[in-house]
Amino acid sequence: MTQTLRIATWNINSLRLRMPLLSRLAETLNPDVICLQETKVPDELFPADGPVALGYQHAAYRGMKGYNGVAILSRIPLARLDIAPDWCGKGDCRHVAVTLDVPSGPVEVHDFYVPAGGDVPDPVANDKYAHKLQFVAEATNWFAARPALARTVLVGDLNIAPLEHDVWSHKQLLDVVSHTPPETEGLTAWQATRFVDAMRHFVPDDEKLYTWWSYRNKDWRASNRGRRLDHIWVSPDLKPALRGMTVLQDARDWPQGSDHVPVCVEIAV
DNA sequence: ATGGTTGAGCGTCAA
Repeated sequence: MTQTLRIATWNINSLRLRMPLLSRLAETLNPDVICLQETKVPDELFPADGPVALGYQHAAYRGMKGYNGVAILSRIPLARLDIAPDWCGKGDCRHVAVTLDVPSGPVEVHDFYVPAGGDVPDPVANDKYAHKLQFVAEATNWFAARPALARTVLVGDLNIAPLEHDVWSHKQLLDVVSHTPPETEGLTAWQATRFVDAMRHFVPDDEKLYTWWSYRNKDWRASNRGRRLDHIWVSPDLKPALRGMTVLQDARDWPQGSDHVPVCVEIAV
């Protein structure tokens, strides 16, 4: 009695502005669960009707005014899982977790929005970079301290491109926030606590793979200066259950699109 | 070294 569970993740860069694009994502990939980042909407203004009209009757979200914000929209009943700390003590709405009520048994889902980290890759000169490194370190320690995970999926905009071919030029980006050694080593250590990289399960490490292209490129497709900032990780028991993965690159050309594109994984659970 | 674009919301700040 297994089913194919489709879980998508997308930094939507304002949920209220891009509700029509959420509908397009639902039509195109037909995900059972959609994890969003940068919803930029306080909880009391969360536009719940939109997702419900698209068939996502269950939701868990944590938002604030102007910045950040995460949401998990689901066709499958869920229960909110409030076991994580307030990362870095900032109360800034960067993580929400749920347990999905899948018929074969519960599936745990974590949706993260890791701090972008500003421009200067120096934790002394740049508080945002220091916050980013601290956030990753806290998350690493927290997952490492948990018992071994089962049927768990971690997704989100982690704002770090860990591998050489997760960026358009490894050499040119070594000093650019998102690909500096302290970040890539930190993210690798976090992943190694409990997870398998589900995107790289399908695409070899030596092939370019991106999920984000800057708004500042005139022709993103021609220059193709992308980075893989968005990720899907699964607990090792789900690795044999991975059935497919899609990076919806075409979404970068959707009218008034986000600078990130959706990523979706299919898991037989 | 700089600039390039976008969103929130009305100042600029964050990305």
